[in-house]
Amino acid sequence: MPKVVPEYKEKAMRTIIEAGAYAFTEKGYHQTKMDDIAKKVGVSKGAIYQYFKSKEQLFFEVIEFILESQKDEVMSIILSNDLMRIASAEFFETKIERVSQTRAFGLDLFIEASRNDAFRERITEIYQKSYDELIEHAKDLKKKGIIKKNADVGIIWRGIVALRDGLLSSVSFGADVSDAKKTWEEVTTILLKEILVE
Amino acid sequence: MPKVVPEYKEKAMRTIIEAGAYAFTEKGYHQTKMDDIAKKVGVSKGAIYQYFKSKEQLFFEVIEFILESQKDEVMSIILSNDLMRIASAEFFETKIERVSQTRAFGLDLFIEASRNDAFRERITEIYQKSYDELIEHAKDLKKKGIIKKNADVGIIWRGIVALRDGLLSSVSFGADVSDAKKTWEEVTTILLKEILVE
Amino acid sequence: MPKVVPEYKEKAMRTIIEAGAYAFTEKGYHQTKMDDIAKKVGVSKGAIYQYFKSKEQLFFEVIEFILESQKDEVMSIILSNDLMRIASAEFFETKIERVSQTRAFGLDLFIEASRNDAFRERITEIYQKSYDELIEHAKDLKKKGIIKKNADVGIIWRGIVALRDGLLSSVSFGADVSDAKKTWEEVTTILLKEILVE
Amino acid sequence: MPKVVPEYKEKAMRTIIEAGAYAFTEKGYHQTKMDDIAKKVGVSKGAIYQYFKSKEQLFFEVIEFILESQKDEVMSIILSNDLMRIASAEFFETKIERVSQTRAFGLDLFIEASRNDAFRERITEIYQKSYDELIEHAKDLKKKGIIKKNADVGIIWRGIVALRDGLLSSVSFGADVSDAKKTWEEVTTILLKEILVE
DNA sequence: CATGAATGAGTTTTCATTCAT
DNA sequence: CATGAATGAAAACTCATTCAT
Repeated sequence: MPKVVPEYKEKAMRTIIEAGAYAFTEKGYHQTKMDDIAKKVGVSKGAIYQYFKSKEQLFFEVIEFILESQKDEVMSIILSNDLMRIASAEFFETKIERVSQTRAFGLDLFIEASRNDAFRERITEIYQKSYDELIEHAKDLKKKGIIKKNADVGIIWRGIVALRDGLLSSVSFGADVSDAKKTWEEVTTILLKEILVE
Repeated sequence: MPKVVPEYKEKAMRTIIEAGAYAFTEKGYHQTKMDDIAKKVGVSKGAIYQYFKSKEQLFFEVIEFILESQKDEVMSIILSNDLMRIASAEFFETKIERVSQTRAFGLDLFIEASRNDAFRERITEIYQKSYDELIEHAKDLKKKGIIKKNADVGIIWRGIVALRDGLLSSVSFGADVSDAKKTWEEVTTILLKEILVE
Repeated sequence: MPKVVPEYKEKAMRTIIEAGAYAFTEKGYHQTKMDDIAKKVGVSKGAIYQYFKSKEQLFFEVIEFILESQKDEVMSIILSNDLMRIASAEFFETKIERVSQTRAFGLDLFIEASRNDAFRERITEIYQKSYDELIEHAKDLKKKGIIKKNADVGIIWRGIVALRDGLLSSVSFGADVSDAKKTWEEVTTILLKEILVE
Repeated sequence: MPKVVPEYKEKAMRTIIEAGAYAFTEKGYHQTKMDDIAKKVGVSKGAIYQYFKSKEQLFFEVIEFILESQKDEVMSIILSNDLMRIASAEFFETKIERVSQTRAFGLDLFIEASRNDAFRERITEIYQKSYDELIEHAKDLKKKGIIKKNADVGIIWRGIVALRDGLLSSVSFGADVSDAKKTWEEVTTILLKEILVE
């Protein structure tokens, strides 16, 4: 493809962001050198500066990219009518896998990002949006008789999300994976039973 | 105190470690400059190097210090006979407070540390020890009829710990504190009911 | 030359090593600052680190470079069929010149290097190789009737080398150059007569 | 001994100089830290500054001390009537021993010192004085018929001194000690024969 | 006087960013 | 546009020297 067409630029940015996501996730912001990213993309450092003003800007684009991916994932859980599927080892496994590969599953990226006010807001916003969609969807499930009419779905949802984050972080600190999985299965089962009919 | 007495050295180290704990927790490892710590202690950079060989060594001593503090705290929960007290907003508040002060409650420190094998082991060891003491203590509570005979205390414990970590991290990413507190109260209540008699 | 061609890198390294050789030889390892070398090359400190990992590594490359140069020089003496030429003021002068320029003719560099085991071995190895080639060459000269059949060439060679080093160091400590030259002429003449026929 | 008496001060200085001589000789000027010397003497760093204005001043006093010792040694050789004793392995051995212990037998100290003009002069002066005394003494030996009337004693002397320095430095760079000894024996014998009657 | 904790100037080293080729 | 050599500002670390105790 001729390099001058505008599509090229977008493709190039995407490539760099993905390489950046990988590098940042693996090593954290400060451990990752511009050279690392450049090498991963297969271009020179200078080329990156053609597309991104600075390391920091690239970092924020990477965060945005990761948030965007996670958002979709979170949504798919919410909108699944088979809530109990959440309480399965398989479900947790897809997350665990990422953790095992990346050590810190990007948690430190979020910590890094959380020092930036704009990003705190962005993260909060995404969580809030998920939450709102959940609540909306829950109304439907209540009507359908799947969820108890008086169940506080929001609380349970927050609990499950926190449980996920806590367990994943424990794994990245060296906890036994099968312990984490079992905990996930059991605890989510308890929590979901609390809101599901029957 | 005269500086020549041997106790002085230990006191000085402790002072530096505490200042380091504060600085590292607030800004993370890389953002924290030796000068920051020195200024916080009120000495010159050089003075710190009299007590710690390098920034990294100081960092590890800080981690050790934090782990040690947390260990005691975790134990006090375990050994409390009034388990339901855990499921209180007040209990969670003591943790939250630290989070609000320190932004990321040291989670990123642990991520940093988790890239060091020795530390991963140390963290795992501390968790394991807490876990073992809990199980031991649970036998007692089962005998006394406080906990159900067939309850899987370990799983519930792991769930609560993960919940705590997940909620605290959500707060540090900007989640609403009162939401977190409420989630803590409700979810721990559900989980503890699962194992408590009555 | 365009900087992107691969030869450039090698040329740059060579330039730095030569500047380093000059600076280290003149001032010794510790007195020489990276800035001195950078200034001599006409670049910034940072540039040097693109080619050499550390000051120490550069130092070792410099030593290697000097050893390599000296090796060639030593060989040329050995392989000259006119051994008596060694016993000339002119021959010694070429060495003296270097000394006058460089104060300590790199002797302190070798002392510095001699604290490193790898380098002690390297130096010994080079000397040994020269020695071996000499002995081999001497066999030829004996056959040709230039050197006495029963002469202990090795001893005389070692004596001459030691004399050279001792005289050069005396000059660098302030001894009179013409005294050193005369000593060289007379003493090498005595020693060479010992092994030459006639 | 009460510390206030003036003899104490002198004794203390001497103790420090000797420890300094040992430390400097072993590690060179820059590798030797004031702390090393203080520890060797068994006092605090501060105490050294009571007696010596600076590290550099102490260094120069150490050099002076070493020069003074060597001067005596050199003299004893000159004034010995049995010149052939010089050409013995035993004679060389006393020097070798010091080298083996100290790696660089202070040569680097002299190089360090040689960057200081006052010291260059001091060293030259000591050598000159030895030289003069030798020449004077040689007149006597010529009269006694021990040395050839027309022998250039000065040249031979300079040759022997250079040989000594060169051989010792070769040993400190890793040369075989017995090779050096043999070279010493043979070469000095050749040179002394040149001036001795018979 | 002796001590050794503290100082701070001086060095090495790192790395995001720039810019000549 | 791409390259990667060079920059230079920023940090970590060292150690002779000082000075309060």
